[in-house]
Amino acid sequence: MDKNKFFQVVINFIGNVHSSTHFLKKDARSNKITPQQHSILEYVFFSKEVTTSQVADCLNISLPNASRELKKLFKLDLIIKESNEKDRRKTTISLSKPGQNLMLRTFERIQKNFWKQADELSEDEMRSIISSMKVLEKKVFIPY
Amino acid sequence: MDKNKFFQVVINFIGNVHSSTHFLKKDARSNKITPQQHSILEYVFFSKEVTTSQVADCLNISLPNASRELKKLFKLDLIIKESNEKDRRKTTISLSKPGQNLMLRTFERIQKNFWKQADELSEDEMRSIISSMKVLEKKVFIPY
DNA sequence: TATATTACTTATCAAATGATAACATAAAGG
DNA sequence: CCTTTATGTTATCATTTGATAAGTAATATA
Repeated sequence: MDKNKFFQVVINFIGNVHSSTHFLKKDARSNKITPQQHSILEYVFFSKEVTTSQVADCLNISLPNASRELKKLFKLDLIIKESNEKDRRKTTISLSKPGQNLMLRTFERIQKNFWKQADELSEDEMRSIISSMKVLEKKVFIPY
Repeated sequence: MDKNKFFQVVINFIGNVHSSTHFLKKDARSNKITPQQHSILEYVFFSKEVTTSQVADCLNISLPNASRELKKLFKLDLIIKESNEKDRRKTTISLSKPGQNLMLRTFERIQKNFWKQADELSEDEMRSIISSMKVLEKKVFIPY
C-alpha cells in the first residue's frame, strides 16, 4: 500500500475526529472558566492526582503559566492543592467536590450531544466501534 | 452494552487522538503564522475553494475575526481572494502558490513525525487501520 | 556542608483570540 | 422601487494564552 495514501487517510480521519469533538463539546463549557482551564480540569479528572509539572507537560503549557491557571482554579475552589508528603517541593493537584461536580455536569451535556448524534446504535455496532478504537489505539493513537 | 461505558470509551479514544495529534504537529508549524491561521490554511487546503463565511462557520470563528485573519494571510501572500462571479457579495478563498508550498512542507514534517511513531506497519495492519477508521467515520465521527 | 538541581511561584510583557458595534454593498422578495 | 436579508469589512476593546526573568524552598549530589 502507498504510504502517502495511508498518511492522507489518517490525517483526514484526525480532521473528522477534531470537528466532531468540537460539535460534541459545544455548549458544554462552564461560563466561569476558560477552555484551557477546562482541559486542565479534564486532565485532572481522568488522572485523579497529578503534580503541577505533569499538568504543564501533558497539556504543553509552560510551568509558570500552568501554575497561574491552577492558582485561578484553586481560587474558584475547583481544585485541591496539597503539598506532597515525600517531596515537599511537589504539589498534588486533585479535583475538589465542586470541581468534580462541574466535570460530571459538563460530561453529561457532552454525553447528551453524543447520543443525539450517535443514537440508534445496535449492540453489534457498538462492539465493532469499540474494537476499531482498540485497533487504532494499539497502532496509531497510542495512549501516553 | 452499557451506554455509559461505551461513552467513556469514546471520550477516552478522543483524548488519545488529540494528544497524538499534538505530538504529530509539534515542530510542524511555520513561525510566520499563528496556530489559528494554520488551521485556516489547512481547511482551505482540503476544501480547495471556500468563502469567508464557510471559514468562519467551519472553524467556529466569528465572521469579523475570520475576515481579519484572512486579511493577514492575504497580506502574507498565502491565499488568493476573488470576488464570486455569481454573487458578488461572496469572496472565494483559495491557496496561493506560496500557501500551497507552505502546507505541503508542514505536511511533510507531520508525515515524518508520523512515520517515526507508526513505522513498521505491515500491509495487513494498514488495511485493518483504514477499515477501523472507515467504521468510525460512518458511525461516530461523521465527516461534515 | 557547600553547591547544584528540581519544583514551583510571582510578576510582567507580548501576542493571539474573542466579542461587538458600525458600516458598505450586493442580492432577494414583496 | 423599496425594504429586508446576506456577505463581508473595519475598528476597537477585552480576555486568553504564551514567553521570560527573577526568586523561594526542598532535595539531591559532590
